[in-house]
Amino acid sequence: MARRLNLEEIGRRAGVSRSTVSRVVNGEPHVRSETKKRVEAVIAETGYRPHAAARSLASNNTGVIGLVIPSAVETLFDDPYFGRLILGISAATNEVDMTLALFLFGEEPDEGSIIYRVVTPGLVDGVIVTATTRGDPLIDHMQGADMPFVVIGRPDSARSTFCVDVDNRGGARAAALHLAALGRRRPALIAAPSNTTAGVDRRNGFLEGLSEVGLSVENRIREGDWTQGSGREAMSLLLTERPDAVFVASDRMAVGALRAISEAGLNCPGDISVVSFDGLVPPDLTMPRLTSVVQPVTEVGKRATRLLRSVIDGTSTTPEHVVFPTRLAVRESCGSAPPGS
Amino acid sequence: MARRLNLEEIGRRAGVSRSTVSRVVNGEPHVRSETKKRVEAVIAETGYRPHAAARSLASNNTGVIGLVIPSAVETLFDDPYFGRLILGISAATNEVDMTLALFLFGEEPDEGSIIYRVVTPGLVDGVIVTATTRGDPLIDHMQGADMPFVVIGRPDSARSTFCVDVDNRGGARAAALHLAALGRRRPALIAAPSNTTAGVDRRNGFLEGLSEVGLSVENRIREGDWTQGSGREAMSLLLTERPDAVFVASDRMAVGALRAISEAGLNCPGDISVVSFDGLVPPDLTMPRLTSVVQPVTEVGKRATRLLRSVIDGTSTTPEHVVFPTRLAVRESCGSAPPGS
DNA sequence: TCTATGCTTGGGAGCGCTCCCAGAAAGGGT
DNA sequence: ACCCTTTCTGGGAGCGCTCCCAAGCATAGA
Repeated sequence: MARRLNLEEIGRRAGVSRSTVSRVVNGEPHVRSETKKRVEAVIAETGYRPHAAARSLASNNTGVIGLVIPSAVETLFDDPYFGRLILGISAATNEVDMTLALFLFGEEPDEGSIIYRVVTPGLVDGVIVTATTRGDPLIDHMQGADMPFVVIGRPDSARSTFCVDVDNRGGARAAALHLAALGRRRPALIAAPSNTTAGVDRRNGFLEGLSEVGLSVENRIREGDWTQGSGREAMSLLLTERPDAVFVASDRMAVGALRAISEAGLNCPGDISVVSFDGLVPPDLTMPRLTSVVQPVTEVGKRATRLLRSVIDGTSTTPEHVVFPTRLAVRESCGSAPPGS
Repeated sequence: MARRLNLEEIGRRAGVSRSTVSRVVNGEPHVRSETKKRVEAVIAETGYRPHAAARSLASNNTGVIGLVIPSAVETLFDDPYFGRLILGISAATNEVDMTLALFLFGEEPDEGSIIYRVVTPGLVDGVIVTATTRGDPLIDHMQGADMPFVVIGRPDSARSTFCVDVDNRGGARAAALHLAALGRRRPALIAAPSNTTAGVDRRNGFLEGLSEVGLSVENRIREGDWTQGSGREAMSLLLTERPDAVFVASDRMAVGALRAISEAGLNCPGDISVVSFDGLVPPDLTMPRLTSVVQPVTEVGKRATRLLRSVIDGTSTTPEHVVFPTRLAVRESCGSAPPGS
């Protein structure tokens, strides 16, 4: 009675075979349109849905892609970054009717278990790895496994991977040039952790930009840990050096820096110009609104997904590095906002 | 040569049968410890991992649970809420070695495709639905499908579902009592959308609390749409009514409200006490720091996951409503912060 | 020594699907 | 009428696993 709905059963009810139903379900050709109609009617009426696992087993693909977000998740999720990334990836997977599986590594010391889960055959067709810390063993693990993957960010070691990154260096350089053009002469830097490639790239880009115009941070440099608190602390330490501008390597740290500036009784942008990186914090959240280097996170997610797809189905075979440009969004915190922006 | 690693192959190499290997892999008893060692050695050396799809097909469970976040995602992801929720759910799934699949509904009008994907047999063992809008058809769809599910929030219609919610009403009531205790006599309300049960509950809870102490909002009430911008607009409109306190139904709207207050040249908490709901915005982000009703989002996620597990394996059969208490975190924005908080 | 009991082990069946080949049916030209 | 091509349809085989039953093999008690 309550026999499970399967191809055979649908076929029985429509008076055709398993194979024919399969062809109809998959939109394959070579089915007489009359037959097709009959089968579709039965499917609609029964609410039949093909069994995903059976399909995966037989066809050797799952229609699922994994997103791996390793370590330090607790803190990272306060950042809109991952939300936006997930949004982009999800939009792209929805487009092609795939499903997104999320692998968040907790604090457990043995990343072992979850790493292995990621590369379990028959679970996902491929994974997107967000590995921005340098020397992350995860990348090596993935290289060893027989699982297509794409990295978001720039892995330091592996040149033989597909990856999608943003132009951290170029964006930071643009920030330097902008501050210089505003006439600032004592720039400071609140850098992101130097164990991340993004942190390194932003730092180098900024320093590079400065040196192009004959400026330098001298000892006006501190390293934060992405958090707002670290930005605040770094800024208050830097204030003793009397900088007239600061480039903060992330929005969140910049929010902290603004706070430190205001607590010190100084004015931004009057006394100090602030430029940040990310463009993820809603501008209206801060006062003054932050000038920042905007990175297209959602786009990165979409692109990574499409790239992974092409790796999975063999369209892309030679490692490829996609780099998205960044864009300086000028607002009030740098002191040069055009009236209507 | 490059034959696929499977139970049979591992068995061949270890000199045992498929079944024995299966028992070892699954930690089942009745395997001689010597045999077990030999098999484990082969597994370790080959890096064998069982094929997830095959396993699912044979055992009829997938080890994957789905999280469904419907509609309006674009805006919602600026909110830390979903990040925290995902964190909690992910922590709980990791604990029991399950995988989390994410279903984000985009803006496409035909939610059809993705709704159907969610209930595809053999994809996930069950789903957690975050459906807070009233009359959401998704709940009905789920009821019709043969798929275990748990709702986060309070669905208005369905009484016959498992759900996990927070005490929105009680929290809002506490906010009202607190403001009254501070001597405020002209309270205002910036409510959350009335097409969400959380919005309704918070509104009712606040009004209930006020009436208990003989106060009322009169016409000092506006409805926002969860966004910061809407909070700002609502607040600036309310200011013409000269309220001396306001309860804002979400952190994000409260941030907007603070901005409106400061833009009007008024002082918080001096002129107006502000209490918000959520406790998700890092306190240091705002000035003054927000007093808010804190909801344990991560806990809700964990609990929902565990509840779903018990529904899946049949431990829980009768619909159950779990309600988490909320807690008023007093900071400066209400004007009564204890010195050391 | 023989049988009862329990622990091990092997292999058949089957999960629901896809892939592929072969056979049936339907056309199209001579 | 014929044959040949093309379109359609059915069913075998197999994906890698779990579940279950039966057989092997000890050990122990009679």
